[in-house]
Amino acid sequence: MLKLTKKADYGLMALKYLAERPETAALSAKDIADAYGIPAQLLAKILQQLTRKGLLKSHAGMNGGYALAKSAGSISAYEVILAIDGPFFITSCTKGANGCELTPSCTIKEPLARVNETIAGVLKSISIQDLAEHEHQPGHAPEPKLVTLTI
Amino acid sequence: MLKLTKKADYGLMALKYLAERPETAALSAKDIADAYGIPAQLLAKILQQLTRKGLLKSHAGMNGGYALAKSAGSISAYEVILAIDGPFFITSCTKGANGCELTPSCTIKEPLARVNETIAGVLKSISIQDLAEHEHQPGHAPEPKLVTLTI
DNA sequence: TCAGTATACGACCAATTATGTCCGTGTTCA
DNA sequence: TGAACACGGACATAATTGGTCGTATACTGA
Repeated sequence: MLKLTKKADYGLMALKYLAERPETAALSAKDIADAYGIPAQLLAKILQQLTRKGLLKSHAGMNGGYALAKSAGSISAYEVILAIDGPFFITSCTKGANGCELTPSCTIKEPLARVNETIAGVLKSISIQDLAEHEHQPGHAPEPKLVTLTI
Repeated sequence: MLKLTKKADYGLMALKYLAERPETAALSAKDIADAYGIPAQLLAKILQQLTRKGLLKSHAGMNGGYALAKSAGSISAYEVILAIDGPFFITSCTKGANGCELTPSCTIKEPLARVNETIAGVLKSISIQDLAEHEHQPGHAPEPKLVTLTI
């Protein structure tokens, strides 16, 4: 239904939380989970995934936890969603590079692939920093971004 | 995982199929389902939904079937998806107009709502006719469309 | 060195959603 | 009247998601 999974949501929230606290060396999964009231064990697994993908650094032991592996500005929402939910395609026929094994007729796929690219582009253009910086007064200059869609 | 349901896919395929055959008065669900190799009863239900939403006209009885209620150019992919899958939001916290009952902290929601609008805009800008016309030689002039995203 | 705190990871279960089928009813036309 | 169709509810099945549990491992500081 074209929506993010809760896992992806949680992941974005956690990264945003980390981005807002650059001074702290590391935050444990439990700290972040408590701050948002989400299941700690679930969040831990998500953060582990992000660590494996290189978006976070982890540190075990006391005062350990997770920290951003890169600057908040260089992590895109796209990367996060990709790391957590795997590659997404708007069309459901996505076996291999040349999908639709059964129906040779899925002629709708190609135009929608363009849409897919556009959406991916939008998500790539949003960084964790963008999310973290959003706590501003309404008058703050927004940054318009342009996305082109070619059918 | 940010993808369309098969139902939405089927719906778009069926509308495209109808749009490509403006001469025929009506096509039965079975005809269309056979053309694409998809379950006829399932497609029938989808077409019924589209009929209720006013995107199709139906005609019972022999030689009955479905036909576009409007011109292919005036039906957007957005309308179709909306009719089939209901309102979609990229964020999972979508209770009422002011979501996130449990977590007063879902600060990520608002920026993503802009993304949501952008995606909706992209889908609104694509008509069934765009899908149907796509069967062209590669040299055919594409129509670039611009979408603005403001974080 | 040892206790405490934390990540790492696989297995598992529960809940939800997506997908598809069945069956009965009503409508239209030849 | 009967065949071909739409309409719609109930149901069944499959897939995905969301969440838990248990255990192993790693690091820290006293």
